[in-house]
Amino acid sequence: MISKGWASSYKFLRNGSRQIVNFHIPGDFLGLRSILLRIADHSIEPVTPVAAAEIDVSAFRSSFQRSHRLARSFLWVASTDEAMVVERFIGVARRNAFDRTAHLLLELGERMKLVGLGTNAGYDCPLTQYHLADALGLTAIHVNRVLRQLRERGFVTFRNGRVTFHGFDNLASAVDYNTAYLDYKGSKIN
Amino acid sequence: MISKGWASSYKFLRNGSRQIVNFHIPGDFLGLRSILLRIADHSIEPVTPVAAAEIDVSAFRSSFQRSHRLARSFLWVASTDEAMVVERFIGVARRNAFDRTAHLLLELGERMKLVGLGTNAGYDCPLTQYHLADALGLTAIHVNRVLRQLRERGFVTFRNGRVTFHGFDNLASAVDYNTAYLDYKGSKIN
DNA sequence: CGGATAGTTGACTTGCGTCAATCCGCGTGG
DNA sequence: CCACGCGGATTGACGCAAGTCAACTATCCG
Repeated sequence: MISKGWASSYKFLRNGSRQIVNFHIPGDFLGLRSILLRIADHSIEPVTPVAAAEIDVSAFRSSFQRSHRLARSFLWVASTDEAMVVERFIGVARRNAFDRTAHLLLELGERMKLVGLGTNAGYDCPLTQYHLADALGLTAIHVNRVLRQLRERGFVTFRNGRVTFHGFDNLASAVDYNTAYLDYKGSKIN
Repeated sequence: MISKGWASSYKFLRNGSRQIVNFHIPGDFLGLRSILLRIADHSIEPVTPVAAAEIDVSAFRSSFQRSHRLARSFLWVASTDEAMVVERFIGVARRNAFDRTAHLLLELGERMKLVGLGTNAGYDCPLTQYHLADALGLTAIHVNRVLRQLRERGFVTFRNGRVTFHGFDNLASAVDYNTAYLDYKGSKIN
């Protein structure tokens, strides 16, 4: 479990390009599924130096047998991971570069808020434009153009490792961003 | 669990377009995750009339507590679902229309083989070009153009509800298709 | 001071979307 | 039995969002 710093999980294609599947911020578990199942279907790379807490796999597994409720909580976390991938998938397939970029910045903001590292005003973000490009299915050059637009249209500024929202809800409604899939309370789990 | 026919799981966007997240063929479980967790994050629609076997949720859940191994098998199935989404995600983000379409046809072929409904020669496929478009993040018109190319270049023919491969491995290597993520034996599960 | 790494900007190209016809097979109803 | 409508497939002309190529700048660091 990450306690400090950011990481990314990604996959390389034969043609040399890579696709970042998700970013991991403090509080996230790394490789939940792969640990449970002993499969590795993508690689992980730090974005910044990362401090992490190690969790003993067998203790982790056996805790599931003891507490059915705990098991479901973790299943829920794993499930959120998938929901984020689906969300990103849909974004890449059906939204233009502008909306897509905004969505990613909003989602990361949301998640940073959840762990107390951000507010509606903004958050510290160590990603480069290349990271964003690899996550969004764009080129770094185009990401740059989009970020400029986001700035000039008065929505977000991303500079010097800091994302600053000029009206979070404003942007959210402009690009039709819906946060439900990250919300534990919103789910019907009990 | 589907015993006959095809279905699709999809999501609508506010702008009216829809994205098909996955297709479900005979042998597939519908809504594994959502049943386990009682959340619904996408809708399901039949492609053809579907015959399905119903599985009692509580019996299903309690069987997990009795058999740890069974639980992991189902986790593996759920995990394969996610792997397919990731694969599709990467395809849309990083591959052109031609490769992407080929990948989908190959993946479906692979899956049909696994349940004994297809061979390397081909399989029956009830999807329309609109279905493909909604799954691939393309327009039906462009799907049509791509299918023509696939035909003219001697790779696959998709006509009258039948996909015919003119050399499965041929196409697979041409578009860099790798089947590992579907392969139970390939995983390190035990 | 040189050499990475990241960001920025402009000119040009291209893959895919959009719009608009046309065609075909099928079912339905007059 | 024919007319019609409809869903799906096909094709062409045209436009645009994003990619590519190519500089140039800024900053940090050894």
